[in-house]
Amino acid sequence: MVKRTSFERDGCPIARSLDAIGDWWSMLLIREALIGTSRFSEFQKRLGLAKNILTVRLRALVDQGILKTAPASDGSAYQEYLLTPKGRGVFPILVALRQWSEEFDERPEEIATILVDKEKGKPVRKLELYSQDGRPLSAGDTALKRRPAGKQGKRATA
Amino acid sequence: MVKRTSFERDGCPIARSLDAIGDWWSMLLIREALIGTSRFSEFQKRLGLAKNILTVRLRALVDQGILKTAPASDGSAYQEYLLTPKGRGVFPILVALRQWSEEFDERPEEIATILVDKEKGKPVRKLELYSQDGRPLSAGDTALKRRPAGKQGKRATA
DNA sequence: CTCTAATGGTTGCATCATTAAACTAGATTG
DNA sequence: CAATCTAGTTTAATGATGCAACCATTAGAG
Repeated sequence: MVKRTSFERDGCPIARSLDAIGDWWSMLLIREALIGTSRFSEFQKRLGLAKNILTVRLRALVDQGILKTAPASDGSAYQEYLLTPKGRGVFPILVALRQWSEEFDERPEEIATILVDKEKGKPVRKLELYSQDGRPLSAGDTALKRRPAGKQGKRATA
Repeated sequence: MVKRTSFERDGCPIARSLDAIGDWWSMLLIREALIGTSRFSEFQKRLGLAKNILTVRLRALVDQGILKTAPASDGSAYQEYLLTPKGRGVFPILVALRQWSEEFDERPEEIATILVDKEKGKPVRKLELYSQDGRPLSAGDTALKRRPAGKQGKRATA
């Protein structure tokens, strides 16, 4: 992570997410993990990143509770990296990234894969945002409200 | 030109999106732009990044068709940075990032803002993924299929 | 018309993250 | 018990990032 400007203490939840998984490799590691990749060498081969970086990233993801290490599973005495619920919770973010690419990429014909639902094998719908009473919302239909101040007196940026 | 390992030529749409907006500042700049920030100095004050970095990021976003510059609008002879449709298309990604933070952050009480729908002022629903016939899908209910080879050519806007 | 402040950048330099590659060391295979 | 696989650590070179200082333009005051 190149930055010294950490957003941990920022009140913006987007910044906080980016602080956790907003670097180039973490998202791809989680993507791989969702596909089923679980071993150090597998991640390294599939993503082609340097091993020292992979070490650091995996450890960071484990520290953050996004991945967990399991002692073994397929016979060998090595360990596996498995997604936690928090890690699986990244799925919608990845879907959103994918769909943005599908919709706006300049060369969509280069996109190699399609996300389908397993049961029917058909492409999934586009993610949509709804109000509590079920109206579809675009960016312009939303606003940011200050969180009702709880007991915390923590600082927060607008 | 953010990194040496570029994913431009990668077939994974997630990698392609990350290649375009996956750096720490771009997402936050788009977030600000969605809120209404449009001036160089405004971005700089609100995000607190160095001006040279801001220059590079804004130019990159303009080059990618995410932002566009407008000559003026509020009297002053300077330019504004406005979102294109491609830029506004990032909204669901930001919502997904926000909601991940809201759901899994270790100190959710530090989150300062809530995304509400303008009309009712109530929090929005969680983004959900649906199959074409309307069933909600989790990560495990989906699979990746190879894109139907070449013949397809370009996909239209739909 | 000059002085000054604000806006919108550009240029240089130091730092730190990233990379590839070499090296370690235990596990597994043969 | 030699070769190879796994999961790292260490190292040096590279270059992207961040900070500060420096230009250029515009606006306002006098």
